[in-house]
Amino acid sequence: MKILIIEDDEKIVNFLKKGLKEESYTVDASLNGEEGIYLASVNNYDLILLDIMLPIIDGMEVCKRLRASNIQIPIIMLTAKDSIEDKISGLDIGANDYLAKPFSFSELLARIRVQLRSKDSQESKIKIADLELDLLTKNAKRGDDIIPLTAKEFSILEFLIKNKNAILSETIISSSLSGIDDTNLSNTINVYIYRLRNKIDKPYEKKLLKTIRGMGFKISDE
Amino acid sequence: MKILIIEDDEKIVNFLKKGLKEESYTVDASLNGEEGIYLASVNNYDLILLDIMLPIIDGMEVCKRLRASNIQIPIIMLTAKDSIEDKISGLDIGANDYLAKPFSFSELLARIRVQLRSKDSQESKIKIADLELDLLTKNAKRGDDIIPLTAKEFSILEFLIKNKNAILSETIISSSLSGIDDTNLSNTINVYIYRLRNKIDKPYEKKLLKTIRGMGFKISDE
DNA sequence: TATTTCATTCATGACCTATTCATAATCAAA
DNA sequence: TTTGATTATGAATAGGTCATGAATGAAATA
Repeated sequence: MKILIIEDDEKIVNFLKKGLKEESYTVDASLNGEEGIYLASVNNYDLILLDIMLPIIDGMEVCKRLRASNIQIPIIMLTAKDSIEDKISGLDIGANDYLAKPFSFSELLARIRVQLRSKDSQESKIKIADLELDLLTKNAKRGDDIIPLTAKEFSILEFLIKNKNAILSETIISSSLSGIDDTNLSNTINVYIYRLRNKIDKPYEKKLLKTIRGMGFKISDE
Repeated sequence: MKILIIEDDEKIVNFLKKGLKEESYTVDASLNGEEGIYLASVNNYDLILLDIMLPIIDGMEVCKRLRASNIQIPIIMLTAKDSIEDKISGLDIGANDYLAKPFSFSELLARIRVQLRSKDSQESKIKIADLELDLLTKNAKRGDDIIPLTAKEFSILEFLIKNKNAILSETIISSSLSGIDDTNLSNTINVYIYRLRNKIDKPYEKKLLKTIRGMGFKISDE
């Protein structure tokens, strides 16, 4: 789960970063609204923590602009003032929740979980055709057969299915796993595709995992 | 879309080349600033990825000189340091965006797309008559028939359709796909036109791909 | 008809992906 | 901590598809 913090007070940013990382969230932070909007549109965050008092573009405006550009990520507003008006106008323009400073970290966590819950539970199982992954138990099934996968095999298959029908290059796949640019020039992904095929496609009539020469791989039902 | 990488770390260059090619960008690379400036002024790139830390002439200087010689291609700076000063001075001298290493490949892709948005016909599907290309899934369809195309066939057809009704010479077509202008003396484009015709025109009543003798080819609905 | 330009065919080699394997890293159990 | 088993990784090689350019045939133009 990736969280974006938009907040100009570096102390608070560091505090939040540390705490959230300990809860194993991935955290990015931006010190101003403009960059925040940019990051939010360029990356796929699961939640935004947004301070209302920001220099240049304030939090309300950031929120408005994000919603205007059709970014529907949950937003939790943070503010020094605990005024009803602020709260209402914040929620009016599309924020999902509101938290007045000073707040306890555990309260923030609780609210974050509320916002992420729908997302989490929604996606506990993903499938393509008769191939199903249970993200909680880490089980893979095709039809009635349980298919044992290693952790990495599972991750790659999860990524493929979450992006079904899209062509995913080796580079994209490998950087989706390790995040940061490990300059992967080996054929690791190739090997995994091969192994996955042996497990999820080879014993079955319908092949799901396709190669698109020169571009990458995709999983699809057609 | 043609991208120039100016970066002295060969590992990163190779990583970027591979990843960007998979996304069907055309990629040239230069290991030093001087050559980079030369390539940028001699070829028509759509975007430059520019490392700040370069031997002899550093990235800032490269950027300055390019802007000074009135080259207005979008430039994305890459740097090891994530310092605000670098960022500001980079943007000051005319860079369009800034990315600190290590970065995730998909973030780089997203930023490239932002810079190319105006140029790139944003649309994910392009069409002429009943022939349609889906630029995301890389599928080609005429009417209800799915037409399998190789990567290069697809690129050429994409170029033709994006410039429909325009007469495109072999040289124009071939330099739209290949990087450093290799003066194409062979009849490669001819061969591709022939193959494309077999796939997209031959089985159908209405012919879309026309030859204009002495000038080139065009795709049109008339 | 001669000449130029384009269409078509084809062989070759380059490039990309699949597959196998050996080794390294990681993990679990003793 | 050691041992053994499992998994991850990268190199090597095999196999196949595609890109390329040459050669030839057909059509248009002068």
